[in-house]
Amino acid sequence: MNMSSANVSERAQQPPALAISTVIFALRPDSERTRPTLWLPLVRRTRQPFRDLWALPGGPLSATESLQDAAARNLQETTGLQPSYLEQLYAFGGLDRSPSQRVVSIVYWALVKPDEAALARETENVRWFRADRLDKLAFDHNLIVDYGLWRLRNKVEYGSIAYDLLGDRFTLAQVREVYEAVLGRTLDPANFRRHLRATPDIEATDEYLQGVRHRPPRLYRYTGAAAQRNNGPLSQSG
Amino acid sequence: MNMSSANVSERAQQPPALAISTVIFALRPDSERTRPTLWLPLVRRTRQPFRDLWALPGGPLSATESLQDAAARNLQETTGLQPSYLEQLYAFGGLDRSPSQRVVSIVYWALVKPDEAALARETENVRWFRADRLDKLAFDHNLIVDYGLWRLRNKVEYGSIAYDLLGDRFTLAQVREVYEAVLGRTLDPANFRRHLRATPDIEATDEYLQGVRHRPPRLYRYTGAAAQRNNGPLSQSG
DNA sequence: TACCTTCTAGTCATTCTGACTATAAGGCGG
DNA sequence: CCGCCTTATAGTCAGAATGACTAGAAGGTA
Repeated sequence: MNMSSANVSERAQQPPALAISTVIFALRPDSERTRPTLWLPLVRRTRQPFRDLWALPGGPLSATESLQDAAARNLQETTGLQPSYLEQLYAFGGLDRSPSQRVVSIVYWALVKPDEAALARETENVRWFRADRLDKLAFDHNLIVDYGLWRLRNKVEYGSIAYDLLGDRFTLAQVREVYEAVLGRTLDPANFRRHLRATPDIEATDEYLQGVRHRPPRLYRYTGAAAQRNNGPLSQSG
Repeated sequence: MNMSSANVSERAQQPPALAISTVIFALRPDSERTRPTLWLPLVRRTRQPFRDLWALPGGPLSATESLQDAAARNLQETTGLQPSYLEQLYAFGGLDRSPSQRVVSIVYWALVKPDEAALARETENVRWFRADRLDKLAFDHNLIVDYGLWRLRNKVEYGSIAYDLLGDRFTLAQVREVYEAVLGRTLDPANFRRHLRATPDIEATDEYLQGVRHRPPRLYRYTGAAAQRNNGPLSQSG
């Protein structure tokens, strides 16, 4: 159904369309920098409006899926990713988000671990971008990504969300790199270590990371229950 | 359009309906207690489903309003209230929220000051209830209110939101009562006072509250810019 | 072997926090 | 008017948390 020729009065008659989109963050090595940085996958639009601009993965809400299921499926179909964290971000419903029909987008945000992110398929129309260096995206998607970054920063300061961006064994310096990439500033290694050692759910293993050109760091494991984290009002009605 | 007789297969054909609801919190004196407690207005359903049960104020999304405008208008129409704080809470879109048609509700939450709350019209079908003592509500509205309370607790611990539940002059003890009502526990008066005195944007006036049966407390004023608070991704697309 | 890196433990001063004591300043009952 | 009640308000003190910093450990590399 092509609505792109609807004029203003027709538009006021139509009910708003419902769509689901996702902002997907992953930590990736950056060729320009020695530290990993935050990246997200975008899809190139092949139709008007905003043809050839990059946009968040998304699609319509199918009638038989919950909002979260729709987000997970859509994300899987377009990028092949299975996130370790998925939570509702915000519902965007401004009048002029789309030039043709009015669209209300319920946006989710996801975190994927490095091994998953490495497997993600990249095609002509799906590509990864650095989250802090985006050009003009389709619709209001720049605003949405910025809000996702803000939420990520807020959540990382609190809780255990950093471990959804890491593999199952990691050094304390890698955790610090997650914080530094997300918060955009450096942290004192000694103080950060003291802080992590004081928190529960981070267990030292007896393994060490090999192949580094300095003293090998100990590997740790996150033992907190991922299911117990707050994902909004649970799955009952989300 | 009456969809209540739609069967399962018909239902899968229809696009989900979009609705806007609001959870409205205000501080009210409680006849059973010496301290004020949190209340919210509910409306009685006059139609199926859930006829005669109480529900959050809400309605369909009109085609020419932003989500936030729709929430504000709806809230004004049903309760007569003009909130000092209004923010998106969550989008609820589970499959079985409504027994007839599938409904996706974008829910806002609001805070109103005591003088506003006192003016609110109460009718046969609009009544205030204590937020922590609700019976079974229509749809999944108990879940929504609980999530609203959770968000309120989180926000009050941080920021300046408590002053949206107070008048423009207040004693430090009144601020403490807001925190105690929201958090559900008592706080040490002296320590709480020290904390407030250390925060900016709370200015002592040279007035004192009269007519109390003990030493008259000094009145304070909140000088923080309400507009600068975080209300989600601003008004551009919300 | 000398030197580089990062890892890791620890010190020290400052700030923050919770529990607590004490005085101030009103109203109220006698 | 006086003693007693309540809450307001200031201050103390010990322990926890935080930020800046020092120093040795343990690998690789020239």
